[in-house]
Order: sequence, then C-alpha cells, then structure tokens
Amino acid sequence: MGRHREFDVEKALDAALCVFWRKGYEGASYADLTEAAGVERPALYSAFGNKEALFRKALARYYERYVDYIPAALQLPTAREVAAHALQGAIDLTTRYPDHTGCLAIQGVLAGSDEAEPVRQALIEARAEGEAQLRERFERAKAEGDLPETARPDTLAAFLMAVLHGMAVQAKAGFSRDTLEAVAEQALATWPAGKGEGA
Amino acid sequence: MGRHREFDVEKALDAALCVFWRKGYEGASYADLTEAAGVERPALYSAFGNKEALFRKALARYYERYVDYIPAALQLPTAREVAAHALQGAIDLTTRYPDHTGCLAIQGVLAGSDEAEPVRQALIEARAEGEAQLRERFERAKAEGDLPETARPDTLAAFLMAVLHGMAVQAKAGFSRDTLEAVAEQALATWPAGKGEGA
DNA sequence: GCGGTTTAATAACGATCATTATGAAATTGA
DNA sequence: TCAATTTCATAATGATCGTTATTAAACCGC
Repeated sequence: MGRHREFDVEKALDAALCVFWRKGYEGASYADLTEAAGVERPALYSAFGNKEALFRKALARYYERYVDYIPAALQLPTAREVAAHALQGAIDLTTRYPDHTGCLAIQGVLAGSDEAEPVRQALIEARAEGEAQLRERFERAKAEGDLPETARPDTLAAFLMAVLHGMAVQAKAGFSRDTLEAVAEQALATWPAGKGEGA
Repeated sequence: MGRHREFDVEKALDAALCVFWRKGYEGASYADLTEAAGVERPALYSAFGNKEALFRKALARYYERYVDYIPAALQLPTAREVAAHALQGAIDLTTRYPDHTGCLAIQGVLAGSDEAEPVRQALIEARAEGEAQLRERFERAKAEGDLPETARPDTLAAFLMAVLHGMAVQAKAGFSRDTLEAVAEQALATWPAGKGEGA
C-alpha cells in the first residue's frame, strides 16, 4: 500500500559513503549528500534518519565492504603474514580511488566541533575493536610458537595500527603506492621471528 | 595616537591555538575562539585577519613552540638518536595536555569541507617539509657511515613520519604514554645499524 | 473510481556560520 | 580643550547548517 520508492536506497548509501570518505563527517553537508545521491532532502531523511544515522550506516558498510582485508588477514597462518596482508590491504584501499584517498574511518577521529563528539567516539570504538582483533590474533600466534615468548601481542597490535593510521594520513597527503609499500616493508623489517622462521 | 589595545595579542593567539588544537580548523567556530581569547569578534579580526589567517599564525606558533623537538632531534649525532628523539618528542607533545591530545598539525589534514582546502594544503606542505628535513638528515647519516649503504633515507623518513602520525591518531584515541612508548620502541627495533653500532 | 497510505518536491524552519557596519569610548598631538 | 585616530562593544549582515511542515503525486485494496 502506498506509493513506491523511486530511488535505490543502496545506491544512495553508496553515494553518501563516498562523500563522507572524501570530506569526513562534518565536512560533508546534507546538500553534498543529497546531490551525490540524486535524492531530495526529505527522501534521505525518511530512508536513513538524520545525518548521524546516515553516517553510521555508511561506516558499517565501509567496514564490511572495504575493510574486509582485516578479517581476511586474521585467518592467515602466521603473525607476519597477518601483518603483511593488513598493510598491503590498507595501501590498496587508501590509494585505489584517486578521488577519495585515505581511510573513511580515520577521517573523523581527530577533531571536530562538540556536536560531532558521538560520531568521533564511534570511530574510536571501531578503531579499538580492530586493534583488539589483531592483539588476540597475535596472542594466539604466540601460543602457537609463531611469535617468540618475548613478543608482546598488545604492542605489536598497537604498532601495526599506528603504521596503518600513519599510512592513511600519508595517503591523504598524496603519497604514491610505491612509497607506502616501502613504508610497509620497513615496518615489517622489525617483525619478531617465531620458531622455524629465519631471523 | 589613538586608543590603546586592551587585550594581550600573544595571549589571544595562545588561546586560539589551544582551541584549534582541540577542535581542528573547521571544528573551531569563531564563537569558540573569541570566548577562549576573552575578546570580542571585531578585535580578533583586526588583530589577526580572518579565521584562516588566524589559523596560519597559530600553526606557525605551534611549530616553533611545540614541535621544537624536530630541529633538536636533527642535530643529534646518529640517525637512530634522531629517530628516537623525534618519537619521544611526539609522545610527550601528544599526551602532555589532557584537554588537547594529538597533534594540531595533523588534525586538519584528513578531511573537511571544500572551503577548508587551502588550510588542508598548508598542513600537507608543512608535513612534507618535516619529512624532507628528516630525509636530508638521513642522507647525511648515510654519507657519514651512520646508516648502512643499503639504507634508503627517503623510506626511513616516510616510515618515521608514518609512525609519528599514527601515534598522533592513537593519542587522540586516548592511548597512554606507556603504550605509545612501546610502539616507538617497536618502531626503533627495525632501525638499520651503521658502522660501529651493534645489530 | 475511491479512500487510505506512502513517497516526492517545494519551501520554509530556527540556529549557527564567518564577517563586518556602526557608533561610543579612549588616547594622542595641537 | 579640540580634532584626529584607534579600539571598543553591540548588533546586524547574508549564507549555510541540519531538519521538517506542507502539499501534490503515485500506488494499493476495495
């Protein structure tokens, strides 16, 4: 019963995702979002709720559709491969699209007006969850002898995340893929070796 | 001739600097700035120009007053000491003040509305200049035998900057000083050794 | 075709944005 | 003391912010 929706909700969400990716949460105005989605303002509100709700839906889609290299990395056999795959995945993601470089999930973490604080907290939590998954994976690796007894899984996870974040900043500053790959290689140079791995 | 200025321009700039540090360029409103400075709007305009000019002056002060650990690091005798001092300086800076963590110069790099593009470019250039200084220092270190022949100064500079940026993000996410120091230690673990330095 | 219901489009809402016009207060030189 | 000049505080500018009334159009079951 009632009139049918004339626009594709999925496409509208994709369009909003791209705008948020380029401009961040606060930098993206509702005018930007509706223009990119090709949809009038009230239609976006009825489909997604307000701007914050739209951003949260876009963020969820971003993680499941673009940050899928993290869960993929977690399943690799060794801690070193996990780290290498995560680094490579981040490089791909942050340099693949010339018109929206960097990482959507990092754009809004750093600063903003007071009213954006809930969104910033959500981004911080999402970041922490990714780090926790890496830490747990490295704890397992340590238990399996894949990392030495002296290794500290929490430090390795924090270090890896720091490099990932730093590369996201550099991607936004226009770094080439080659440069980022050299950075990743340098980051991996320190990786502690487990039993059966060369030094 | 004429009436005397009743507020301290230096103090007003310091106050604006702190606001920008907490909220970034776009997140800081002129109302925030005038309130922090204890000065009415037209007074700030007459003293500094518009918001962008005020931010640029605050940024310059930030570098000369708070990022002084970079020029200090550059004068240390070995490349490893340069890197270690830069990392420690960044940790101090990004965690020293509980009410404005992270790095002012990174807050605005990532994203924002179109009208903030000139500011973002200025931040990107400042970032690039810091990296260039590190690269030149590491080239000298290589020439002095302080870094091995296989070392790549550009990669080391990019890597070090990536870790610095990543730690700035993590500081904004509430990381403790201890955690960041563990990250820095891990980053230094990959550092190539020069002649006369143990492996 | 007709009520009931959902969406679409236009236009407006109050709030806040950065910026500035205006006129009173204060200081200097004459 | 008076004219010139600079800063002060109040208040207003037009623009844009996110969010909604409001009304017309399209669909369903009857």
